Amino acid sequence: MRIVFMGTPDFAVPSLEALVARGDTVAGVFTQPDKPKGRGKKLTPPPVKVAAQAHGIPVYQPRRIRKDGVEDLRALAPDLCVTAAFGQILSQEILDIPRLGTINVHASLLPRHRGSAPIAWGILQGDRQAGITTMFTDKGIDTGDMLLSSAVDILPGETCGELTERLSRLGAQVLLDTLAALEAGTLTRTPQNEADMTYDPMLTKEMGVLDWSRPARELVQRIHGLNPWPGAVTGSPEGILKLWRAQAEPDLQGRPGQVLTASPKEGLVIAAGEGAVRILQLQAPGGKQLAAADYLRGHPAQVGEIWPAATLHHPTEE
RNA sequence: CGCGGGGUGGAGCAGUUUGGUAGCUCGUCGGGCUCAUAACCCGAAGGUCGUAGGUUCGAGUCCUACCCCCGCAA
Repeated sequence: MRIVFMGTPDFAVPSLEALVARGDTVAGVFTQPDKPKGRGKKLTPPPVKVAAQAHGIPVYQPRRIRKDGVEDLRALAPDLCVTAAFGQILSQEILDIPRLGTINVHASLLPRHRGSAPIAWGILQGDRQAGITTMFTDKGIDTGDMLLSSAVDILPGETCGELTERLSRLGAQVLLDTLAALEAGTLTRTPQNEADMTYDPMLTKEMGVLDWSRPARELVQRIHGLNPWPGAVTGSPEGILKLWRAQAEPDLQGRPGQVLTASPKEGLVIAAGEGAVRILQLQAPGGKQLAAADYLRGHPAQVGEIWPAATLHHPTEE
């Protein structure tokens, strides 16, 4: 088939690679424009662009595909469009171009977790399972008819980054199955049950500010769900700490935010509203991620002190 | 040239402002105590202080260039 692929982050790369490996003609790849990233504001290409170029596939990076990508897409004359975490909304005009339609690889078990951060939200809400659903894209956001899906258990302590990596590979597999079924004529469309749908907003840094009066379980979900971005933070005598991994201690109790233990041997445990949170991995300002025991060797914390909520800086709006 | 923090024995840090023989909490090794221990006591090993150059009688500390790591920003 003659396919145009649209995707942006690492999650989308295995799906693109799968198309190439399958032998389809990937006529072109649409991805987000290079953006200034990292220190020094270096212009950085999105992962999908790097992968596409490695295969010699023409890359298109319109700021708004709906406005200035239509002609390019039409000229590519695709039989099918495949999208995976593209990051732009497709207009009906765009959707009408490919003869067979547009198939999206979405990282949730639809109709739950529509939106741009389905994996993080699954962890944030304590879901037992995550998964991949392929669907025909329609004009709404993740509202199209479902095709195939595959579920996996969310592992204890698994971070959003780790789960994303697993699901990106699963996504490629489900995509392959979907295309095979499409070609065999055995693909069936299942409308989403609107009563069961959830739409989740984008992640924000504010979501990372831990409120120690919340239950420990919820705080741990937040720490893992927001890892690696935007990260969960707390105040401390040493400044704002990013918490990367933690574990709930249901049997410990104290005043919310209170340091219950703080030694390399006993670990670092902070009391929550319900239970307590054992911090396993964290990051001090300017430092790298450390195991809690390593952190405590150089940054002694006082048992009994109360850690406040972090206060985020608000630099500039754009 | 977007802003800022940092590179010190195996780990995490202090010391840099006011240059003058390298320190803390752990870990490791040896010994001791103990029914026993990740506990406690005694002792020891281990560092070209990111790299190169400069200033100085003397540089972890001052100057210059470079490398690497991290946060903000997305």
